[in-house]
Amino acid sequence: MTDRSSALGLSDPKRNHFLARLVPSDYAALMAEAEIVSLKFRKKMLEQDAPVDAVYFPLTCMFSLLVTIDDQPQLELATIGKEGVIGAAEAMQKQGSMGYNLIQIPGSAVRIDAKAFRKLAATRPLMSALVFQHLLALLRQILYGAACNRLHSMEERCARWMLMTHDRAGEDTFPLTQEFLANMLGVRRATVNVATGMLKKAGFIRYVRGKITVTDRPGLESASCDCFQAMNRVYAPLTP
Amino acid sequence: MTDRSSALGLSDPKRNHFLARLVPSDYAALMAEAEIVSLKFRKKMLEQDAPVDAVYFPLTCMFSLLVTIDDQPQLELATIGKEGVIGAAEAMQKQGSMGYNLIQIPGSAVRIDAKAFRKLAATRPLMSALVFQHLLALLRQILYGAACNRLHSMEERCARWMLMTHDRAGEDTFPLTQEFLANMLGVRRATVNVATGMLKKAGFIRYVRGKITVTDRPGLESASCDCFQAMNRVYAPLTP
DNA sequence: ATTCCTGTGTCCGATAGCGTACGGATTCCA
DNA sequence: TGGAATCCGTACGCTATCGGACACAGGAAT
Repeated sequence: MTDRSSALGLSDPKRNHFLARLVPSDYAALMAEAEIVSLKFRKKMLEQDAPVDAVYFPLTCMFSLLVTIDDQPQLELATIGKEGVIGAAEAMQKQGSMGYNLIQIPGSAVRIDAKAFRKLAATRPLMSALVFQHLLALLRQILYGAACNRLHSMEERCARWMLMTHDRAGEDTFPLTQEFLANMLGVRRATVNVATGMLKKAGFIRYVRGKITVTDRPGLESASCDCFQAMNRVYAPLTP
Repeated sequence: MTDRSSALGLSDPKRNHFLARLVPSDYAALMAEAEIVSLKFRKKMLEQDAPVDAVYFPLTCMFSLLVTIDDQPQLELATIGKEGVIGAAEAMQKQGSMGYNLIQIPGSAVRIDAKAFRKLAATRPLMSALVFQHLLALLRQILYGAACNRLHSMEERCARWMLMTHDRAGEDTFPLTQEFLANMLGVRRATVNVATGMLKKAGFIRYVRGKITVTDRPGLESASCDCFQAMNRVYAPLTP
């Protein structure tokens, strides 16, 4: 797929839209205390309500934000890739994690200690305003997603999820099992199987043993609901 | 029901938890430009994405935040009463409304012009920090609610909704039709009818023609899922 | 008093998703 | 090279909810 920001090196911090929008002095101050880390597939980054010890700015990886309910993480409510940031709001307020975070697509991210980030943001109004804007965008994304989860069909939601992940993966093939997708969507694997089977039969996707390939992006978009577009639009004003 | 804050007069602005937590100088500055308004039952306050012209701090009324999807407001994702604020985040960022807002329980609120509020908050870090905290609390509330909507039974969700409204209403009887509740929960009226019928038969509630009465609060709590408690806890740190 | 409107109770067939379970295929690893 | 683990396809009966519809009752309006 074409991705304009891939003109930037894969480990250029400015790939991340939050970092790219910082003014030079704030950017320099933040990067002076940050490091680039590599995050492994399905790594649990944070339990729900656990203390947030670091803030992450994804470069090539993607986070999932899940909610733990009835004692297990059962439903994904947002995905965050290079357009966003993880843990910034909680770090600023010294709060526990809003949800259960895990790595959906492995890759790199900029990491900064939560306390260091809090100190930086406290004296830099532009930086804290940006955190605020990202929080608002996340909230909007969650609103749309929640409504979609409640009101749309399994096939539409499967397609939407794959499209969102496709965008963030930057490649047509990425890791995904039915079991996993079922957890994300809050349904059983058998239910996911039916939906993905339809998308496969329609020729929009291929998959074998935990690897899925998007073969017909426009087709997949036609199978998805409008929520996909709506959720993308949320981050448009935050694009550098 | 007992409500400690009813020791305050019904139109005392400090009934609202946001206003109650402002430092005196910020409070005075805000109130100098605000007015107390009375909001009618089921009044549409804002369409989704519409410009936010005012910020409201509920005193005795309750707002519902709905999401408009497939061209009609179909699902409630949060309720906001005297513990919160409506439109503050959007006003600060000059953004459109996150959702469709309507008055679920009629009553009074403090109203301030959005532009005036933005100016105040811009120079008062404690006030803008409070907006930030409330936004985070709202987000947490929405996370739990979204998971509940997806994963729990109709009866549990009905009970949860009634409990939340009961708390904010301050009285055991409040207006509610099945049709309306169905819209809030994103299901058909017939489905709601079954669930409320169970709660009625169990003796937890009574209702006739748009008026519902909670007759056994502990019973209703036992019929609800834990999400009710979880959602309440979110606002605990923001209680004055 | 009659009519109309709104709110409630209910019923039907249809369907999506549940819970569970089993078998087959591929990959990993000892 | 053989076993274990993982992943996918599918099948069964079951339940919740859908979509649509109709009847009835209380209140309001005329």
